[in-house]
Amino acid sequence: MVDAALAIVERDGGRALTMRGLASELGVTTTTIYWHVGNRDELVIALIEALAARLGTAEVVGETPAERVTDAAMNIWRNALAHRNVTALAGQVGATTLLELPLEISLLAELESAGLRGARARDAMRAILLCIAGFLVGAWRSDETVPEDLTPAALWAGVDDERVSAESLAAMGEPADLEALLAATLGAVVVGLLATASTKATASTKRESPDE
Amino acid sequence: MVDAALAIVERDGGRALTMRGLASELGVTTTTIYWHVGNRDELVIALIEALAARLGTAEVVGETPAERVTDAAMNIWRNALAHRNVTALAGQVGATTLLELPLEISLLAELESAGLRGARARDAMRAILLCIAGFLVGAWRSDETVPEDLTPAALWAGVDDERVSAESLAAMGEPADLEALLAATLGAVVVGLLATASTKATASTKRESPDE
DNA sequence: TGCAAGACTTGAACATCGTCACAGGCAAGA
DNA sequence: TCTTGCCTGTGACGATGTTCAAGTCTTGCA
Repeated sequence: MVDAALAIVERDGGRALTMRGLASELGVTTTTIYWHVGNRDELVIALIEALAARLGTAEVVGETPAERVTDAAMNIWRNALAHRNVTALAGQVGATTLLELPLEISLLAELESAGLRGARARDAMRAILLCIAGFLVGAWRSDETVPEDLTPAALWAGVDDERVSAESLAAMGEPADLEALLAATLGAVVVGLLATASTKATASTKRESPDE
Repeated sequence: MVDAALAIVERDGGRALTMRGLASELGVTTTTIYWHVGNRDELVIALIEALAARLGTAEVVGETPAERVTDAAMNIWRNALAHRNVTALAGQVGATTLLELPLEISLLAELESAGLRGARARDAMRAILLCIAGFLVGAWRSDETVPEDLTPAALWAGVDDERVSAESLAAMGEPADLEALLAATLGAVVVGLLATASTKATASTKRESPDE
């Protein structure tokens, strides 16, 4: 039953997961679903747990610590893209950690290998994960209900501002390769975070208590 | 009428914007709304446009180009936080650019002042905006319907893995200062992007065509 | 002033969604 | 045979977006 729900979500998206639809696909009525798995929210949670259980952790490659951290992060990105519908659904209910906890653990392990620990490792985790979340939003934005003439490309085409060059405005047309852009961005973030670990003096270290 | 809808969204969130609710708040029936502004989607778009129209562009401060770029980016962040409900609603329908186009233009202008132009300025814009989007997701995640024992903190508390230290696991409890973390992250990203502009040899420059 | 055309509003409905109370069926044990 | 526990079906409630046919009101023209 949870498998059927998972199949529906992976095929048609989380919005297509309706109790009546799932029931008719299983040849039963909605009450049966409520008897077995309860709420729709609980069904979604069970569905995410089912996918998480069957998902193995990917191997991290790379030579330098920075490379390995970046690769562990890109594993999360690739996994989210591979199961985009479930990931989007998990994001809507705030259960992304539930879905990709093993991958996040791998990332944390690589961060520790790179020399980050405690609060700094946590901050690095959060920064990397949030960057990935943002790029996922960008990757999914393409199939949203954009009202044709309000798409970013159309808006940028109508801009006439003396502060920006026409060359750059024209470039805002078609989306770039998000995967490569994310890799480059994460590389910069990781370098910055690791530098913070050694120099130990940036804007974000204000929260260090003296007993550390 | 659009103003009333905007007030509802800013007060109670985008999900509270229902046609019947807006109608009863105005003392009319739903059909009247349909006659005036049409669809619910069109109403949302009109609402976003109304807010965008009354929103002025903020001033960018900073001495070095990197500082000014980061500050222009943080302006977008601060604006999104100040109107979180409308921004979240705009994000759901894919109209964030419509809401914050002036601020994005300012960011693009600062990027050009920093030496980026054309496709590279566009990639830098996208990277920065997507990072901000991710941090916004993180900032809004707190008020989602998390099922108590499936919150990230609870999940991390149950992790027992030899690859990570207990110190780091314990640190995954309470969220860090997202504003400071974003500032640090953007700083690293901007440094990386500007370095890309000078050295001109990274992973993301593969897409340069010879006629540029 | 009378009247028609348009602007606006309304009531009632349709379809869909999550959810649940209630009544049935069906097999196993007493 | 009857009771008990598990499972299923019927039908409803309330909420949502949306639309249709009809009503009311204003406005301009003869």
